[in-house]
Amino acid sequence: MDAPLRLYNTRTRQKEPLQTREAGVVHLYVCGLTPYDSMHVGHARTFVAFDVLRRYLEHKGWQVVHVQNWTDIDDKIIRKANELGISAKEVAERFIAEAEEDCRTLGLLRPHLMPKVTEHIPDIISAIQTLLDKGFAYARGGDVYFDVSRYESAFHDYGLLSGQTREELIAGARVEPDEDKDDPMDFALWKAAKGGEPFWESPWGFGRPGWHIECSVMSLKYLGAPFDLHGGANDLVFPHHENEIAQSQALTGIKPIVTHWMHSGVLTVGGEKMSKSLGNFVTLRDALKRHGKNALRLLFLSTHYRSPLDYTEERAEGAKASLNRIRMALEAIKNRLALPTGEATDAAQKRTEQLWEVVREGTRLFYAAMDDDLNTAEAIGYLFRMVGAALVTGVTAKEPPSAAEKEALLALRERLTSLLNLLGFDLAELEAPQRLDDALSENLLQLLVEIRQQLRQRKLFDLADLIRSRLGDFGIVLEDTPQGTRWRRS
RNA sequence: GGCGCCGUCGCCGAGUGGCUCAGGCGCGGGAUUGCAAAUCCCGAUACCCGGGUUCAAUUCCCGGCGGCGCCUCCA
Repeated sequence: MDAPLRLYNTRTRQKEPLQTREAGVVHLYVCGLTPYDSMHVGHARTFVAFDVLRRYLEHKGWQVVHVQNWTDIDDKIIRKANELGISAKEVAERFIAEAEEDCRTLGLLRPHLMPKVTEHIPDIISAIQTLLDKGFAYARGGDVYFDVSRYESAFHDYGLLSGQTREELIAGARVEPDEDKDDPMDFALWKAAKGGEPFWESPWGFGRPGWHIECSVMSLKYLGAPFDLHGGANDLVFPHHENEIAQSQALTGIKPIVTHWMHSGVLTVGGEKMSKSLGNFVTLRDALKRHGKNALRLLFLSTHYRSPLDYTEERAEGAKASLNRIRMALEAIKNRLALPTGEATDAAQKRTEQLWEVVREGTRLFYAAMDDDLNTAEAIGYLFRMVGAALVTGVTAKEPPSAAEKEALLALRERLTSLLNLLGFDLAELEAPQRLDDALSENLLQLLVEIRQQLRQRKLFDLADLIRSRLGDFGIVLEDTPQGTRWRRS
């Protein structure tokens, strides 16, 4: 469909059109979570980026095969299990269930496949065996390590993704004592079980997989080789993705194993990366509760996906206010369409032309921005031009809309909603009438509004204002409009 | 120390070799309102510093300074 999407490729360090193995099909692998704690806003940012990627690809007519793994066995899970006094499996299951729910609430499209490490142990063991057989790995005690220097002499590309040579990486690496590795760059494919850890049987004894091998095994298993697009946040570039490339290429002999690498920028708080270890995280759950899925999405998409994004409550509130503007625009269109059809005056003619112009140009520019490395921030700018146009006509036009203007308004609304939908916004929620928690509350609020209306008619404004101000304390905003009083949550 | 990214209005954030450079939030003035809110109109304020290339640089190049990410588990 029309212009190709150009995406920045970490591997080549430039924007490139997507090249796929199979015409019309994108094989996409995104690194998923290690379920040892609640999802935080930083995770959400990354997954929203890939969610929009997928939506946009599908919109452009691609079929996307989207695989995202669960790293459901890992040091941190084991530590958590010991803390809570339950099994590692229970920890993983608990946080997977929680994350699945959070992702649903956020409005993320579910990946087609979400494979788990613990369900692929035999595949992993056989891959490690292949690496051993090919001489790219060595066993040491009950551990198995990947031999990076051996790999490097065969493939000459270790460090390509992170832009560093093997030597440079070693120079910056911290020394890890008491490890039996031949070389500081080597990494574990299989870890011998220590006391109290979950384990699986293998040719090297009881143990469990290292971190990187799972992604090689599961991506190759479900997507084939080479595959088109691999994503993750950019803090995974080294060592995770670098090692994954080495493993997968050593396994298959295919290079490059992944055509296109896409990395999202990390989320920061007060300029520092949001992470569990720094303790500066906000759980997705809390953020969703406070700001809602649409505001969070708008916040994320207002910054290019590769840039770092600093998360503050103020910005989240700002996003909420912006969202309200969109809501008002849709309402303004609705109200104007509800008016009786007027005559096609010169003014109406002019307004109609302007509306069409905004629809045409806005759409064109929107897609151009999206095609240029998913520039959602710019695209949203054009969206707001349409929003502005809707709000202006809703107010400045003194006369009812002509038939032609109504047609233009319908087109504007259609365009606005379809583009919002394309970016993954939940229009139903955006347009839904606001509700309180229960029917009684709604009835009581309605009663207060009616009483206040009476008070206003009798010019007892101090009492009317008291009601408004007290409701404000509860987070209810009253707005008196020519069509009557309406309320919304603050 | 190495690699990479970045430094644009009060805040956030697109973007461009020359038309004073989107958009959002916030702020000031006005319209509207019983007063507000919402909306509309008007407005102000920016391209880190120093060189260079160029007729012209915020945009390209070099050098500073500052920030962030990665080099260790991390989305």
